[in-house]
Amino acid sequence: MTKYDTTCDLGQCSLIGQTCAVFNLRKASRAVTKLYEEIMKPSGILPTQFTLLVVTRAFGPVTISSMAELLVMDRTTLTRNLKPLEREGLLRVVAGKDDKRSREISLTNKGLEQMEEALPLWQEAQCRIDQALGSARLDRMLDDLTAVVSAARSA
Amino acid sequence: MTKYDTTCDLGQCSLIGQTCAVFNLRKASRAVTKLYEEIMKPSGILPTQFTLLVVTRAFGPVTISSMAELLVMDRTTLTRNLKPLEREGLLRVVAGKDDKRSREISLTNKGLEQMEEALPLWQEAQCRIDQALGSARLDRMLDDLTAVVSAARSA
DNA sequence: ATTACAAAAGTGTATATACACTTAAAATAT
DNA sequence: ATATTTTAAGTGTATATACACTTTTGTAAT
Repeated sequence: MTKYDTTCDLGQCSLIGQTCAVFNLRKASRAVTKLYEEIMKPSGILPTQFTLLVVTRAFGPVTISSMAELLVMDRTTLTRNLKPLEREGLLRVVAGKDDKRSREISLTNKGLEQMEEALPLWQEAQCRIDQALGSARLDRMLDDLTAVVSAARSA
Repeated sequence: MTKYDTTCDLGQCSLIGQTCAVFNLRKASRAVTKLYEEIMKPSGILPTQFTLLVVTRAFGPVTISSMAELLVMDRTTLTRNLKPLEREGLLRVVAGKDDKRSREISLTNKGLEQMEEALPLWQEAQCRIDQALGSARLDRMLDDLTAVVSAARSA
């Protein structure tokens, strides 16, 4: 019997919950996203949006395509995810100077303030996971997550 | 300086990409989901949908709420995710006998066939990740993912 | 028995995600 | 210089996700 046997008995089926990489990654994403959303709720932005502000702060001004690559995210997904932040005036997206096809994302003052307001709550969420999981295990998991991204992209 | 310092300088911002649990989990989910979707595409179902078939096979007939709990998923999310599978006739959702409020999910013959068709492709995806990441590291990551779910729910 | 409460599920709305397709602009080939 | 190709981005559509709110039905209190 191979490692992931195609035999379809009940035992095999219930085993998938323990062995399936995509299921377990998505499940963990749901659980952890929920925690971060709860903790960061008072800040008025979602963790996913917070990420976009932080990345823009760190790497901006940056084009949509290059930021999408940075985030390992489909470009069209990023385009859509930018919308609420543009609407709220936290990010600015303007046509590139050199290349008129491209559009450059940059942080507004309001966006910076919003980010600074959310930062301590993000930190609180980080600390809670750190304490509940243990620093060593969290670091190890983050390491493995980075590795699995590379693995999935090269496989 | 505390572990996740609230100081908002550039270094701190770019560090978030390496330390943020929710960002890295979501990023890995995107990358691994993409791989599984590519490999499983010939089967005609998505990995998320495959999961629902497998869980129904293993635990069904089961109510919506209890399956949602099993999957660490919001009940209303599951309700919505069942729709395409019901529409395609892969799952059946009928009112419970005892409790008329509840609705029970069960696999149809077509659903079982669909699952059996997708199973070898799921296996192929598992093997690819297994090989690219290494068995030991994959097992460790799955272990840590289970732990982080508990951590997030108890934190 | 009636009232009050609790539990199961559905709906409205919003964000997150990505593929297929299209449009516009830059780069290259001839 | 024009034609071809490549590249950056947007749109249509579909699934995934979850909160707030509502409806229906079962249970408990009186």
